[in-house]
Amino acid sequence: MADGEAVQLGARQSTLRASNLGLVLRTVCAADAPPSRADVAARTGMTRATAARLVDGLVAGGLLVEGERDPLPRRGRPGTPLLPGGRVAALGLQVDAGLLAARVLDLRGRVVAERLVDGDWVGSDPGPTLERLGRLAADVLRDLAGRVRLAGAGLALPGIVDADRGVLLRAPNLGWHDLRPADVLAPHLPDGLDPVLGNEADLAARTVAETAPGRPGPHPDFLYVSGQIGVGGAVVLDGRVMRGSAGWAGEVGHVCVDPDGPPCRCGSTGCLEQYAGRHALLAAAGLPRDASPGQLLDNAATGDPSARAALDGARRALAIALAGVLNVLDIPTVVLGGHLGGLAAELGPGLEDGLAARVLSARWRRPRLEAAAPDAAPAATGAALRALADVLADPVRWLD
Amino acid sequence: MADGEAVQLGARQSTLRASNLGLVLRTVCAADAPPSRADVAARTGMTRATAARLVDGLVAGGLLVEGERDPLPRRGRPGTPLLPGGRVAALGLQVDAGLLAARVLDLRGRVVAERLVDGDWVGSDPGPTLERLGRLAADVLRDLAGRVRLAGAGLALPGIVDADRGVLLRAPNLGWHDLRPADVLAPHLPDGLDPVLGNEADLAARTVAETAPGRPGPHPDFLYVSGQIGVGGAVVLDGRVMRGSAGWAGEVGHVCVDPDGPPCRCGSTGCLEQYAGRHALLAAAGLPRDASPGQLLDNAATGDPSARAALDGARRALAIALAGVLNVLDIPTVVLGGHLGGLAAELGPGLEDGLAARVLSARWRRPRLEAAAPDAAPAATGAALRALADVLADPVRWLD
DNA sequence: TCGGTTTTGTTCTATGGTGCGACAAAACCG
DNA sequence: CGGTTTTGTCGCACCATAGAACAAAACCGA
Repeated sequence: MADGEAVQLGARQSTLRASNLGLVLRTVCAADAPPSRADVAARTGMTRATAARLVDGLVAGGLLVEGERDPLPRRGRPGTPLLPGGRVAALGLQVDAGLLAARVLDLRGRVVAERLVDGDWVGSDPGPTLERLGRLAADVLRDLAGRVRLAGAGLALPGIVDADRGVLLRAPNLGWHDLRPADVLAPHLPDGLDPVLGNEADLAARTVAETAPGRPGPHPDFLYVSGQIGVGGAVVLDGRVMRGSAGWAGEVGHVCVDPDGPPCRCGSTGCLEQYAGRHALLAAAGLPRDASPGQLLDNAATGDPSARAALDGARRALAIALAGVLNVLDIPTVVLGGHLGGLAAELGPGLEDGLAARVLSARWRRPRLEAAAPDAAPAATGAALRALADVLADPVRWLD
Repeated sequence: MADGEAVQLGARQSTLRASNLGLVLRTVCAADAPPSRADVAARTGMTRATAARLVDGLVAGGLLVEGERDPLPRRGRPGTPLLPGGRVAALGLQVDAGLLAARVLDLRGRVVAERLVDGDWVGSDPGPTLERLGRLAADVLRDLAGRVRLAGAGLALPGIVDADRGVLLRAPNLGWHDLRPADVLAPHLPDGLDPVLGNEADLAARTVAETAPGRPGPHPDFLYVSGQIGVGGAVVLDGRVMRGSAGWAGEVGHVCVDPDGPPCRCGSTGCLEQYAGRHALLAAAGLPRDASPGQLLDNAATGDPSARAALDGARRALAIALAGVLNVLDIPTVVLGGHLGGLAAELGPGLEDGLAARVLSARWRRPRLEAAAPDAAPAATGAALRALADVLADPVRWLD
């Protein structure tokens, strides 16, 4: 038996129970309206007896709660509506070039507490910045005064992270590299609450993939493009964010749009980021780098030629780069977030045409473009969603 | 309960058994050397009693067989080596611009019968060609004379297919579109053996992802690039071929390398295919389109400037296009197949450098390039592997 | 040669989770 | 107010795995 070790463990009876508990919990979370025990049984194919027993276990553990009976008259004995437990929640943190955020999300997807701070952390000192974030997190948790059970925490960062080791490898916009945020944050957080690192675009994409924990969003497959100082991205297939073999996926900002284009700080030439990144876009439009996308739109509306040229260039570069990704991955939808979300109405129609011209499968299914819901800190929500996904994946660990 | 229907079925006891049977079967298939019942138990974490009972079931159904005891002396009672059943097999078919293939692969990954026919089917009439393939398949099955139990069949096609409906949507190199190969093939095949359609590159990639049914290949994550008349590709993540939301993924041939480049028949400009496709490459080298990659290499070796320019152009285009994919998906390895496999030794070193310069994560993990094992019809093997994967996924259906 | 050791494979019983059928509960309907 | 309908619960049977003891088949060493 020299070769190989255990690849996967055999399932036992307790595995069965764990699996079904998770299924019941996810079924309740995914439902549009609070289902009864009988609804859960019908949707999972289990008997009412089994579904009820599992539900009872989840209710006892606080992961589900029984709601008030709805008063509208229906035939037969009324069922007890089931909802995800509102006292189970997770902490989502975010550091961005222009924002610090701490947010607590409960199992129903409600923001139960948050604090946001605007500022400029480009080229900042990591230590004090993370200290500030730690205090923000402590404040948020104090606001809640123990009204929730924290199931986990996550930290969104605008860069490449090694989630397993908890190390931020490189965040060019912040000027940070090779550090462990947990070392600074830990004293501010409850014991054992270790924030899992994640990439900003990956986590922001998660808020589009699931509108609440366990509730799938409108698109199962899409490419999320996050306009920040640079351009990040994330690929979502079958509702899951693809993290790549080492968790570094989604660098759509460095797809080559024109090999003869301007040099990029990544070492390559003509990267998408050089046309559609926030700084590049504003510079091309002759605006200062702290201008807003709204100003760019205003200038373009009044006929400013450099603003229009900047938008045209971004539109063309996005069409080329995104079409490549859509061709390789057969994704039907692109969701624009960050500053590109604000420009979606302007870029949209022309960009859709550009994609249709370059995407091979467009004749059967025309690629669609849409804007992400406006939110200053979507990745903070995504970080909390990721932590809550652990609960949904294996509820047994949280039943104690 | 107005909303939604059953998303996933609850697990029951029989599910447990089915899941564990599959695990045992896959464990045996994945092993380097034939394991004993005790080995299986150790690797799966099951008790020897349970592992033995599951193994007995699989042996009774012919999915596993007991081998001869190996004579090398070891302490303790010798175990009975277990092997995948050699009588369970699947049929893999392939239509390519220059090849028809029918191949039967058994559960151990051995080719137990095959017939290949060279020819030129560019712009061919689908009916007669598929008739020919059907006769080829019937011949192969007659060779076997019922010595195997066919578990399924697959058909690899160089184009975009709708596997669910069994329709070939468009195969530009063949000049085929919107047809159902099963209509022509069915009379030549045993009743009920309906070949599942698949894309040539996807299925060829599968042979790299698993060297035999259930046995993972050397790389869990890689990009397969298939050099045909055009350039196809497939993304393999965690050992699984990503088929995209509609099964049309992998069109790396139409990633834009240079927006000002030559027009492509897909409607876009400067596609990779215009630089690294077989026809484009040979044309650039001043060779006739039926020349071989070997001739191209010979010309380049003797210093022919147009041959070298063609190779340089392909190398540069591949670097740009593949780097984009590697950036977005965080894939560490590229496997070159088809005519590009033959050119890998020539393109390799320079191409690896080009990728390293453009891939963002290269500083932590340098992208690697390698050639696929030479095989005239890898996609036929892949089609059979796909069918056999159904057996490994749920062996219960095949035990009866 | 033969008992001790080691590892494999089998047998038996216990545990635990789900399915099934019956029944009680809680509403509406006529 | 009884009939109908749907929900939730209870008790029992079934079945798959765990665990432990036992039988089998080899090697090792005296």
